[in-house]
Amino acid sequence: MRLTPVSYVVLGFVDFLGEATPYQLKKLVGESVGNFWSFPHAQLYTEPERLAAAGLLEEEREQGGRRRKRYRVTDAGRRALREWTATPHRELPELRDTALLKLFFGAEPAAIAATQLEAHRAKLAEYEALYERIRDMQPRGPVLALEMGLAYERNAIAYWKRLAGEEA
Amino acid sequence: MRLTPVSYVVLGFVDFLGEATPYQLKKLVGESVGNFWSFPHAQLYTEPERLAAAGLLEEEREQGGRRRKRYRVTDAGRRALREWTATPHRELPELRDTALLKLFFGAEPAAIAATQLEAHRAKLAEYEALYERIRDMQPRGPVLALEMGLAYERNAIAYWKRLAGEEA
DNA sequence: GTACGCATGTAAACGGTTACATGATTTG
DNA sequence: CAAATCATGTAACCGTTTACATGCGTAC
Repeated sequence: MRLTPVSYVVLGFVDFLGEATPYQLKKLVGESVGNFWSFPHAQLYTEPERLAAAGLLEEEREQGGRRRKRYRVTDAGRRALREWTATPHRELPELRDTALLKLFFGAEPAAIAATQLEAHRAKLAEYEALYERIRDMQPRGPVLALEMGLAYERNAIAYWKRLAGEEA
Repeated sequence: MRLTPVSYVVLGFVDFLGEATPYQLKKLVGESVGNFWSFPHAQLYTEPERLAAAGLLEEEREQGGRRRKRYRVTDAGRRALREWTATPHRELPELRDTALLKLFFGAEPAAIAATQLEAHRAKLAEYEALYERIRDMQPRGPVLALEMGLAYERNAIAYWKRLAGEEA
């Protein structure tokens, strides 16, 4: 089985929590990584299963009550995670921005820009608020990632602002 | 059938070319939109088929020789495309940057930054060269999209440079 | 004329998404 | 205690990707 980015998100969070149910993962993902890499909750049920089948997670099913599934990382899982983070990454991300595609194919710039600008501004505000809350947090990874988010949003805003024809 | 961004890329390019074979699409995509939204060539064979089934493209098969498939946009297709570009877009793109994920999950910043920096710089150089060639082109859509690419790369470079510990 | 690379296409596997379903809590 | 919402899970579909396969030019 091939490990995907989603695999590492799950692996990373289960490792971070020590022990986790899919729902805990869902919540945690939602308020963190989900901002720049989201996926539906169903995947947080299927992915741990795949990882368990591969021996990277250990699955334990609650008896009685909700019969929740509870996962923890195996040694092999921890090794896989460490190896992944330790490997430098040469590939570049793609933009995959549908608004940009529309622009590419002839959409009226000002029209696209207006709504995008609004949406990006809202996102930036959200990030700024979040940043205030976590800026001194340990570990630093999430904070650094959020800093990219901030920079990205500011850049996007500057871009769309220009296309929207707003004054500087 | 649901139309995906890929659908519109195909629709848009077939419309632009008037008439196109999958291979022409592949080439065109590769040097343009492929920079920020790529997909394997196989999809440029299956997607036109889907669109033809939906009545948005017209398929014509060459007799003799390579028996190429040749597509052109139908009126319904053109309508769908216009409608799509004319609809403002509220959704935000996600970053989906694997390097950033690694950082999030504890990778050593300087290590990740070094290779990312190099890769982003190469990409920027490529964009700059491309920009020189097309900056005055009509239609403007591709040029505008490329300008976002330039801004995005410059922003990424600034970010990774800081993490790499390089001097300003 | 043979080798290599460009051109062209199909099939199968798999991940990701959508949809469906229902049990447990909380709140009014 | 009813209604709404949170929590939990499975199944099926479908787009994307990977892999396989082969024909056609062109250059040495």
